[in-house]
Order: sequence, then structure tokens, then C-alpha cells
Amino acid sequence: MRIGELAARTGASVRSLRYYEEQGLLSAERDPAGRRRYAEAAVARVALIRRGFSASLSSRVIADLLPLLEAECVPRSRALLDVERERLEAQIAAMTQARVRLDEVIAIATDPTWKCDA
Amino acid sequence: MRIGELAARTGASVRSLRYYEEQGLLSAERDPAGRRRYAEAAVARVALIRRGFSASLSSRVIADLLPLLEAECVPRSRALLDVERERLEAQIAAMTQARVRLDEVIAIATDPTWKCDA
DNA sequence: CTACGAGCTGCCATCGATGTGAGGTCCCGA
DNA sequence: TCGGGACCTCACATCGATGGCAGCTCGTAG
Repeated sequence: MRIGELAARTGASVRSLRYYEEQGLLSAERDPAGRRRYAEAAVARVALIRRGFSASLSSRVIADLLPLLEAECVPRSRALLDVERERLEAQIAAMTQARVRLDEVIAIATDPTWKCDA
Repeated sequence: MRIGELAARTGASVRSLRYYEEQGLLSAERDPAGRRRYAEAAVARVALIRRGFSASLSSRVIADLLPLLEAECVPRSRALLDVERERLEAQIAAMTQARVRLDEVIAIATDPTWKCDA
């Protein structure tokens, strides 16, 4: 199939599909006119790529992960994903901490000794 | 005091202090040589600015907030901060959701029917 | 007088997935 | 044959706080 159809079937924009290719996540043959031709399997691959993005993985990490999944190498995939999970946890913790700080700011701003004109 | 001293006393880099000024968060007089001169109050102001940043507020929001704090306008400050808190909550929720998706990817990757060569 | 340190402005880089637009090729239907 | 649509590549913009460099001025210590 061509890129427009793949986009329609996966929900990814045409732009994104080209980007995935540029990042080494997705490969395509070319027809004589230079247009990308995708095999059926590309639909599943794009779904997996998008799943990775929705899991906050970067294109770089997905590029590292996909070959491992294909090789069915559980320990290595697992190691990679564990690192990413820790990164995500750290980010969540950072934002949670930011929320604590924000609540402090709110406490300062709503100090009852302060008044308001408007 | 001059910018170097203010930086030393607040922990902000000289670069950041100039950025704060550029964003309208911090004002400074100039000496005849064109160098920034800060009043003592600048130390507290920078502390407040940094508190805002550490609470995940953007320079734009801090720029909106500071005048309200100075005007001691609790309701408006509160409204602004509530919006930011919601934004932060939404981000935390998004990342938490990403973690769920990541766990799904991990489940796929560690499917026991898969094997490993390395 | 000289050299150095501190300040100044202005500009580029970062990070990353995606949007967007220009300018060109190609294929198909009318 | 013409028009339009789908596709191509290339490239810039986005968002935001900060780092860092270049080239300059100025004030002061030696």
C-alpha cells in the first residue's frame, strides 16, 4: 500500500510516517516513481511504534527496542524498558514535587493577611 | 548590588537573571556604565521567581502572577494558580497514563512465549 | 599604563515530534 | 491534453529556560 493508505489505516499522519522512516523505525520499498510502498505488516509495525510513543518512549528508544522485540530477546527488551520506566517514574516524581511547590505558592498567594481590590 | 552578587546570593546564573529581566520578571536600574544595579528587594524577588519555576510555572505565568501578588489580589492570583494546578495535574495524569501504556509494552515484550538469544 | 575581571549585547544551540509550505514529479480520469 | 490529487524532498517553525561564545566597554588593582 502507499503512504496515504497506511496513514488512513493507522491514524498516523503522512508526515509522521516519513518521520518514522527517517528515524529508522519503519522501512519502505519504493515503486519506480519513487513512492513508498508498504507491506501489510507495516500496519502492525506502525501500531507498535505509536504504542511506544504513547508510552512516552522516544524515537531513539523505539529504534533500539524494535529489533529486540523482533529478535524476541526478552532480557534485553526488559532492561531497556526498565530504564525507561525509571525515567518516567522520575519525571512523575518531579512533577508531583512541582505540585507540592505549587501548593506552597498557592498558600503564599492566599495568605489571609493579604487583601484584594478586584 | 550588581548582577554577579545577585547571582551569588540567589543561586540563579547571571544568564538567568538577564533572562528574567527580558521576560519582565525582574527590573534593574543602570549605573552610568550601563551595568544593572539591583535593590536589596531583588533577592527576595528572584527567590519568588525561582519558586515559581520550581513549581513548573512558565515565565509568562510568573510575569502575570507577580503583579497580582504585589497587588495582594488573592482571588485573581488564586484563579491563575488554579489553572496552572489543573495543567500540572493533567500532565501528571498524562504521564501516569503513559506509565500504564509502558507497562503494557513491557507485558508484550516479556510475553513468556517469546525467547531470547542473548 | 596595563592587564584583567566583570558586565554588556546579540546570537546560536538544545530537545523532539509534528505542522506546514514551496516546488517538483507522476499518474489517472475527463 | 489538461487538471488535480497523491506523492516526493528540503527546510523552517514550534516551545522555553538555559548554556555558551564573540566582541565590546569600563573600572580598578598592580
